[in-house]
Amino acid sequence: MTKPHKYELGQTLMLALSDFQRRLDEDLKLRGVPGIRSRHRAVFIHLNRFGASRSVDLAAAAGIRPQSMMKIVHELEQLDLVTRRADPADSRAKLIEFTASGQAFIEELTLSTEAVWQQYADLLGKEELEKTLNSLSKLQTPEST
Amino acid sequence: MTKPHKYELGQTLMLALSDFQRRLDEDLKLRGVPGIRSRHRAVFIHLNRFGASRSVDLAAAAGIRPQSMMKIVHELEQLDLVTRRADPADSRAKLIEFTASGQAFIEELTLSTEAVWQQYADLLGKEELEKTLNSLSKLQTPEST
DNA sequence: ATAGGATAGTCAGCTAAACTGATCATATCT
DNA sequence: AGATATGATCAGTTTAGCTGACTATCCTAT
Repeated sequence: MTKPHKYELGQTLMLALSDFQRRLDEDLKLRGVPGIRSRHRAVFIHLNRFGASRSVDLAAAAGIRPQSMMKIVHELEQLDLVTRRADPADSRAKLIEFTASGQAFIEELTLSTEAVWQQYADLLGKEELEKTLNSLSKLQTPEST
Repeated sequence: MTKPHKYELGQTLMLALSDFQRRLDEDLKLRGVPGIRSRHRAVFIHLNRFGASRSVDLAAAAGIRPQSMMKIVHELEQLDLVTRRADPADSRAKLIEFTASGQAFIEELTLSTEAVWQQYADLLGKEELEKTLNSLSKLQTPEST
């Protein structure tokens, strides 16, 4: 792709994301990991980092509504990748956490993500890739929380 | 947002894109520009850069299927933002181009995109933003075309 | 202590944005 | 001329999010 114009900001972001999805799917497929829909991954990343979480927090982390997150969690539950249990600290809430097979899956996912990371590092160099991702993460509108 | 880990590559891209969409929508709304759905914008960017194009090329540029692009073009046609005419060079094909009001719209869109660009430049500095976008554009898997 | 508002989860229905598969006309290549 | 490829298009499906409404629980201020 040629150097992006200012007004192609959105285009650039959109294409970068879809390129990533394509590469990740390809690597997962290559390694024979059973497919999972892209949005489901966001849950995994957060659970992996923070452990058992309430769905409202998962939603906030993924930037979607709690209702949307609930649907995802339901699906993951049916695939036996996560379970829900009562939150001892708040009886309204439920804590979502990995099952054993969810645990195994996140490890595969992490491997594939790192593989794509490496592909990108080969294209840009490790330094530049890290800098790019770091800059992107700084763009986010600060949370109201 | 805290510094992203390697395995949060996808998350980082996803959040950056949705932040952009939110900011752009907000700016358009602020300036009273009638809404248009986010995916429609991709068409505009390409048409603006290359002029009259076949829908198959628009699809490729946006990274989606021709059938999906067709739907978008239909909608834009009904909104009187683009028209289609026969391609003199290929009687299977049709060329898509802006109407006068499409032209006016793309100008508003460009202004808003530049406004978001400026917001980002304020956060990162012009140099770093440009470098980030340039790096992102280099990640794309080379086209088979 | 209790009434009122905020928060967590959930159900239901809707919309947007992509997908696959199939058809038809025209181009292009051998 | 016949086979194959390409461009547009129709129809149906899937994915991923949304809004609105409701219940249960928690917290806070009177």
